[in-house]
Parts: sequence; C-alpha cells; structure tokens
Amino acid sequence: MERRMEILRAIVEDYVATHEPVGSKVLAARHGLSISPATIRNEMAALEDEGLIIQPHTSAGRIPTDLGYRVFVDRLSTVKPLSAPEKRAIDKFLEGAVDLDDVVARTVRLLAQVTHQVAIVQYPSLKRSSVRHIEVISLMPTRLMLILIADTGRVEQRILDLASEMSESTLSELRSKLNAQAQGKKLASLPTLLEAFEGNFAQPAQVNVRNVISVVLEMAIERNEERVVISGTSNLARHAPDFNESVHPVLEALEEQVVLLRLLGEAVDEMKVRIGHEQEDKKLQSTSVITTGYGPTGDAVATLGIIGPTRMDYATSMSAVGAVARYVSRFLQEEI
Amino acid sequence: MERRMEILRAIVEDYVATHEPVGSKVLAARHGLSISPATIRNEMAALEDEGLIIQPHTSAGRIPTDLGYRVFVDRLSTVKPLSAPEKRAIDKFLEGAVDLDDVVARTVRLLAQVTHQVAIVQYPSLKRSSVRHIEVISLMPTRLMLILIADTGRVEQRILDLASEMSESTLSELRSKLNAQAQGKKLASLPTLLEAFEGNFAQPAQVNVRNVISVVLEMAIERNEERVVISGTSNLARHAPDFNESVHPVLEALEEQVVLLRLLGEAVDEMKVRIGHEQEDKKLQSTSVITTGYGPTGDAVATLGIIGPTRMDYATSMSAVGAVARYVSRFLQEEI
DNA sequence: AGTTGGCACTAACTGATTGAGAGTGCCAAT
DNA sequence: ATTGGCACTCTCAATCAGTTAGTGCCAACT
Repeated sequence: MERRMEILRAIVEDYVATHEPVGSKVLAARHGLSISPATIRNEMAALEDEGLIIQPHTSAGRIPTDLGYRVFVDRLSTVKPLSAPEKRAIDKFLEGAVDLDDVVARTVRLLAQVTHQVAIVQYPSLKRSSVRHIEVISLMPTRLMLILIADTGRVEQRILDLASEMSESTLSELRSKLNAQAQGKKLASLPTLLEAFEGNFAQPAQVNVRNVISVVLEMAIERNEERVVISGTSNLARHAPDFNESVHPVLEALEEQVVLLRLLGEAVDEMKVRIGHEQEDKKLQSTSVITTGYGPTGDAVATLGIIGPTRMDYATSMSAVGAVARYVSRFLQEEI
Repeated sequence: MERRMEILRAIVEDYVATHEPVGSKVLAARHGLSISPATIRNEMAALEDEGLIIQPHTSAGRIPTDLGYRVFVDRLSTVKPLSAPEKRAIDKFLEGAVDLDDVVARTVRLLAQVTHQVAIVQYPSLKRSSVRHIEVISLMPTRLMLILIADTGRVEQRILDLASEMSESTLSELRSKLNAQAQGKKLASLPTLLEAFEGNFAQPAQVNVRNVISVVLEMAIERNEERVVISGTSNLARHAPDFNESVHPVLEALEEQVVLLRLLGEAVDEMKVRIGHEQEDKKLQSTSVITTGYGPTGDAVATLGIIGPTRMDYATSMSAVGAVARYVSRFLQEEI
C-alpha cells in the first residue's frame, strides 16, 4: 500500500514536470524504484481501479485524476522551502509601499510572479475590521465629504449633499461625537451603535445628522466592501493546453466578482486547496485554487491565493502562497 | 479610384464579418456592386500593389493589411449611432455610483460590455486636476494622516510619522494655511506654491511642517499618480485566432502598467486609432487600439479606450468609445 | 480604354490508407 | 509476489489523390 502511494507520487511529479502521460517504463527508469515495469503496471491497474489515475486512451500512459491530486496533496508533508532569490524577491517587493492600495497591488503582482500563476488578493474586509477614525469635511456649505479609515489602512470616502446648511460648530460636534462613539469598534457593530445617534443633537440639525449617519452606515456595509484584485492572467495562456484547449471560460469566471468572492470564501487561517471538480463553479473545474487568510492582527481579515491548472506544482505553490500571506500580514501590522 | 475605395470598404466589412479571406466572386454577389468578378480582380490586383490588401496564399481571397484598415478608418465618415438597447445600457450602468473608484470600475466594465473588447480606463490624472481640499488628521500624537482631494473626486491618502508631537493649534493652523494656499490650484503647481511654506510657522514646528509638505508633494507627484484599470480580458480569448494563434503576448503587455500608460498617452480630446504595426509595442502589433480623452470640465484629464484585434468593427467600436467617454465626462461633472 | 467571360494554374483542405511507436493487459515462468 | 514476453490497441505522422476556391491572364466585346 505504501509502495502504491509512492508510485502515485511519482506519477504526479512526473506528469507535472513533463506534461505527458507517464508510462510504466519511464517510471521505472526515471525514479529510483527498484521494481520492474510489469510490477508497476499491476500497481497502476489498482490505482486506476481506485479512481486515482486514468489513461486518456488505451495505449497511453497514466495521468492523475482530480482525486489523485487530492490524495497526493493530502499526503504532502514536506513543505518545500522557498529558494533564496524568491525570498529576496518577496522582501524587496513590498518595501516602499505607500498605502493600502499600493500594498494590495504589490502583493498580487508579487504572488503572480513567484508562483507563475494567476493571483488574487482580497482587500481587507471592512466588516471584520475596526474604525480607526471618521472624518467629516465641509467642501461647500451644503456638501460634505465623509471619510472612514479602518485599522487595516483601508479608506472609504463618500460625498453627500445636505438639505440645509450646517454650522461649523455643529460640524465639529458631530465629528467628535461620531468618533467617540465609533472609534475602535467593529464596523459590523456600527448599525446598532449609531441607532438613535441624531438624538444627541438639537432638533434643527437632526435631519442632516441622520443623513450623515445613513451614509456612514452605507460605507460600512455597502456591497462594494468586498474588493478583489487579480494579476498574472497571462500565465493562464502559458498553461493553455491544460484547460481543455480553451482559457476562455476561466478568464470569464475571473471577471465575475461574485465568483472570485465565493472562491476566496470566508477568511480562515489555514490553507485551503480545491482541486478541479471539487469546485462548484463549472468554469473553473479545470483549475485548482490555493487560498489562505491574512491580516494585520494575526487572525485573518481577508484571503489571498492563486488559480492554476490542476496539473500544478502543489508543493512549491502552497509554500509560496503561505510565505506571501505571512509576509504581507507582517507588513500590514508594522507599516500601515 | 472612387470605385477602388468602395471595393476596399467592401473587403474590410466582409472580412470583419466573416473572418475569412474574401474573394472576387462573393464580393460581387454579396454587395450591390454592378461589376463583374473579373473587373474586381483587376482592382484587387491594384489594391494589392498599393499594399492595402494581401492574399495569405496563392489560391485564397484577400484580407486587408494594417495599411488597408488605416485607409478604411480614415475614410470613415458616417459615425454609426448606437442602438437603443446600448444607449439604455450606458444610461443605467453609471447611475448609483458612489465614488470615483466606483465610477471608474463601472465605466471600464461598461466599455468592455458594449464593445466586446478589452477596455482600459485611466484614472483622472492628478497632475491635470486641481486641489479641492487637503485634510490633516491626527491619528496618534506623532502620527498624521494626510488626505488630498482633487476636483475629479480622486482621493489620495498617506500616513506619516512625526519626529515630535504637534499641538492641536499648530495642526489647525497648518490645516487652514495649507488649504488657503493650495485650494483650487493645479496639483502640478504645488511644488512652487509650497516652496518655503514652513516659513509661516514658528521655529519648533518647522521640521514637522516640512515633513508634512514633503508628503503632500509626494502624493501630488508620485509615480503611482497614473493608475489604469482594465476589464474584458476574456474577450481576447473569444478573438483568439486573430492573434497569430496566441493571446499570450497580448495578455502580458496588458499587465505592464508602463505599456498601458504609453498606450493611453497624453489625454487629448480627439479620438485616436492605432492599427497593428502602427504600434511601437511589439506585443501589441496584432491589435488595434482606440482611445479618447475624457474629463469633468470638458477638456480631457484622462484617457479611456479599447484594445481588440486589428480585424474589428471600427465604425461601431469608435462610436461606442466616444459615447462612453462623453457619458462618463458628463457624469463626473454632475455627480462627484 | 475599360469590362467581361473563359480557362489554365496553384495551393489549401479533406479523407483514406499506411506504418511506426508507445504502452498496456495478461499469462506463464521464476 | 515478481518478472519477462508477447499480442493487442490506439494514436500520431506521413503520404496520396481528389476536390475546391480563387487567382492571373488573355482574347473578345462594348
């Protein structure tokens, strides 16, 4: 049984490296297995019965099935350490990032570059982060700009028009009370925290204050809270033959925010690998997805990962994704 | 001569529609030309001498060269009006956009959708816009957040650490003097405007003020002032056969900000079409690019456009790009 | 002088055939 | 349980002939 798994491992590694169905002969030759091709053939027949490998046609070698990759990945224990130049690349890439936009943009490019796959990075989720500051700026007598700064460094701003003018003193009162109430609190808790907030103000100002609050809540809750950036799509074309001859559906799926968000799912700390048909989305069933959470405080506030062909180097890719996640987490904590 | 151009037009239109080299026979049949195939053949030979069309092999029909498309486009006078559903789509797409990020993101998706090509939209250039407001917020005693709001609705923010604490009064003095000096001015003029700004302050505060100013200038000038978003890359795959069998180099080019920025170039009002080899970038020589400027004030502060195969429906595409640019300009003026 | 029909010519595409190669499954021997 | 041998299957590449689309040119026509 152990030997059989060893053979599966050899098939996966060979196939990932060569892109070609691997036969019993080359398997016996290339790897140091001290058994004959005939024995390997017997084992391969068993592996095929178990649904771990198939042969594309009668007289070809075997290739792993999605299930085969799954077993391979689950038995993967030795985490490949990154090479020195890769480590250096990661170190260099983020230094000098000026704001969150910049950090996210650099991270996604970095990830695409080290893995040679398509990289996706989710912006730190607003829901899971806390209020660092809320600022109210008067642009014109009846036009305000609201700015909400989260502890992840993320900044949302919105402009709103008031029904009537607001005095400078009301404005600064609003500013300080708003911050007193919200600062340090989770964004998700704002709706309850600010429920009857306008009661703090004199009657004439209440309608304007209510207006401001509704926009604040909108910023905190709105759909576009979940943003995803993507990079390295050209890597898809490099692996084109892997995708049933067409990258089109994959590219299409990558353009739908909804699909990407479902892919990234809830931010969790441990690494997650989904292989081929383990995916719900039809268009992505020729791909594998590796994701992991990241965040400044140690527990994950967002997810990042890569998408590639099922025939990918899982060991290297997984350690790269993990390393980048750890690095950007540390960076967010220290710098922004 | 006029007839010859008419034939070129017919060839281009037929080829764009069918994707197949067009021969003299179908040309005579499909279009209402009242001349025989033989005559057409003579004219086609002349067109080939002029370098406007070629035949991929001896016994195939003709296809337009880049130069042929160029002549076709230059003679294009009748601007195709958009269809009613397209107009409606444009109208609906932007309404409800909450901030500049949102406007740009919606615009690029809209453009990709109506043209069925890859769309690129440049953020309104900071250099060309004016200061609406500068805000200085104290996050911690020695940590400030600077926010710069441009009249295009674009918001830049930066965090900086001070060497020493800054009093609340100095802070508000800084805030008001900064705005008095900068408001309404072009960002490009800030470096000279703020040259000796710290002279306005008492000695102990000067070092901090200088620090703030340098960050303000950084925000106004920094390299990442030029941002580009892109959408509809899956449309590339749809037209895959057009790109010498490989979309890879094109995808690669689209990932390089530098290339995109050169593509969008200086924002100018009139529409620009670059066809195939008219492009400097090698990777894009199988594509054509249509760009035009847009901006809230009537004169262009940024550029948007599409990238597609040289074999594209120029008439429709050009009018779509124009319509979207006009629409987003109007929207920026009114709403943000 | 421009236009047209006729015709020989060319090159790609299609489909059938063939031989070579790779890899298997199974069986009998070890 | 492992191995060598061997017949079998299927793909792949090359070849070949027939078909087809489209041209270029020439002589005849308006």
